[in-house]
Amino acid sequence: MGKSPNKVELAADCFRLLTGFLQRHRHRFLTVAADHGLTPAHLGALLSLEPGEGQPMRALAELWHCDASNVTWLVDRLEERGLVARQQLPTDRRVKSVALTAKGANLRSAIDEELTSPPEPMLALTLVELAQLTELLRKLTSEAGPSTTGRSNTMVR
Amino acid sequence: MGKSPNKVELAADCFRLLTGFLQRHRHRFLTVAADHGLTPAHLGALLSLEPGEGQPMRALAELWHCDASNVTWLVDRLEERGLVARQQLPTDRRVKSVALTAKGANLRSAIDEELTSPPEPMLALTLVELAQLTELLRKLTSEAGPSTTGRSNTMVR
DNA sequence: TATTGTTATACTCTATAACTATA
DNA sequence: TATAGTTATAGAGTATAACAATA
Repeated sequence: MGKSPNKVELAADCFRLLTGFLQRHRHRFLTVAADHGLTPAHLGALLSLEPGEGQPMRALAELWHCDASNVTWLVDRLEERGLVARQQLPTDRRVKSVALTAKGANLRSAIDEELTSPPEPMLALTLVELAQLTELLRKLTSEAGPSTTGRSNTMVR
Repeated sequence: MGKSPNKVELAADCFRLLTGFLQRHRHRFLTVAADHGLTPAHLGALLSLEPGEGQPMRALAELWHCDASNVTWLVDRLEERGLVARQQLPTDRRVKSVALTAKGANLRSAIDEELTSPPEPMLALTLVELAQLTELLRKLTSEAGPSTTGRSNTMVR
């Protein structure tokens, strides 16, 4: 038991690998955004919207960690392209609810699929290795849920 | 062997976990940058400089994937804070070599440590799990090298 | 009076183009 | 003539502040 690497060191190493991996795959997000004529922020916004649910602008500002005025701009442009729609709330006529249109939902799911298609080296792993890795990552993210449920979106902004 | 999940699905799932995890840790980079009064680009620049080596501005433009005029701005501000220094090359008086100062190298390594200190859930894994995860990620990143060598920096921009 | 969303405006970061000095 | 770096300027994206409508 001379100089076995301590846990913190090992974890740091591991974490470096993890961030390095992301680094190399981050351009996917930017490329895909550009391909669809969206800024990174607009794509992030699109991906963050769950189909079917409307959200007040105010809530979106919080969700997107940006200013309300910026939400106006973001939503404006998505609405121009028919991807989302504003709707005034009957209960409180100040607030506007923003929801995906059918077109928006389609584009969203198409892009999501595009973004989650796993990179080459990942497919080079064996099934057992993949299962192992998945299990470990699940522990890492303390995501208790079952297989395909954890719908953490792919936004990488 | 009824409906065993196919590899692509499993990999997609795994990839989602990966990006999700990193998503959640990306703010570290931004927070740390802000804490030190640096823009993300400035921090990325700082971290990308190896202590001791000077680099021509031109090379930095390529390294940082940005325009030469932007390099001027980036370096200007780092130099104002005494983190890097320009030095004219004797052999070709057009080119200026940019290198970390002692102060810059110190800050760089301090921040690097700050950024690579692994997040809580990672430390919650057992040593065996950590080793497993590291091994799998290494395969994923096809990094053949030994243990602590792969000095892929922590920049997450 | 407080709150939601918008508009007007300014600031930050990046790029393009014109320029200076070396080669 | 070509190249390294800088300066002047414009653009994209974001925020701050003042505003209108509703509560």
